Amino acid sequence: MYVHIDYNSGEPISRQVVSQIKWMIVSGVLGPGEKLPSIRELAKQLKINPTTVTRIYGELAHQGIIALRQGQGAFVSQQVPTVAPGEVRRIVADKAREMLVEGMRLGLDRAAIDEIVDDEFRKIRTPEHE
Amino acid sequence: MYVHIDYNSGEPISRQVVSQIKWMIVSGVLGPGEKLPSIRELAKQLKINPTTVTRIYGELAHQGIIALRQGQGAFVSQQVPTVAPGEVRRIVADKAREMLVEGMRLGLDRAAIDEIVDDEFRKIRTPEHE
DNA sequence: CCAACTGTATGATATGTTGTCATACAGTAC
DNA sequence: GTACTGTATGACAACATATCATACAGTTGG
Repeated sequence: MYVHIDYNSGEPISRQVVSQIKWMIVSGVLGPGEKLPSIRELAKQLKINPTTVTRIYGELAHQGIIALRQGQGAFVSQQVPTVAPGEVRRIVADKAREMLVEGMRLGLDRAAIDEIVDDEFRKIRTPEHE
Repeated sequence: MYVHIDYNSGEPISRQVVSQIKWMIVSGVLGPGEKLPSIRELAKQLKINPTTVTRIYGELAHQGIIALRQGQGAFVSQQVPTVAPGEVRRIVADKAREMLVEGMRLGLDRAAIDEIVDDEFRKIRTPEHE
């Protein structure tokens, strides 16, 4: 499992790692039930503190994305976390609005934005992973 | 100009207000050259501190979205801020990826996500504003 | 001119997030 | 039982967020 940290982006390390692990799961790089690196191992690999990885895994577990088993490790969850449909819509709509507003204020039209969305979708769904 | 603050969302006040003002400009609720409430006035209206509004307006001005004129007030910029095309794409792609990953991990398929994007786009482009 | 509005600047304070560091406890597997 | 797992705690530093008070400086209209 390869995670890249950009120390110049201003985005907190923990958020970057959470995002990338989510991406890897959605895109199939990490399959259901698959074992993640242990907290100490990932910490060593990324050269960050184990406490930080603990918070990262805790956040992912809290969202039902991974399961933590003491003595065994961290594993990708088998099922899609159950969230109320209205809640799902609200969450995604918020992110869609953010994207649209930002794109439009920077001069893009709907077609240009759609094209970017398409590109990103293709990156998720293209199994050039592994 | 109506701005709503949700104190329970966990999102910082300043970010909420920045987002909403950007939305209003993109959707045409606020037109180019239009005057925004003064710092003190908006602070009183939202019941937040003038220093916070100063930071909000400063951020919007920094992004070229509004112009601040001492003694006169804050005004919506006339032109689209100039940002390198590659930069624009990167910014929007990041937000698109965030949205797609979040939607897919919550069980939505591409069509369902597209529909939500469509909805949000319609809300921006429907002039039921004012 | 001057009063009343505008944005600008500074310093103090409080709270929460982010990340590090060290240490200890507890469950699992070979 | 040893070596791996996750869990828990407390201390610490740095930064972001938001408030509060005060003062300075430019613009406008009577």
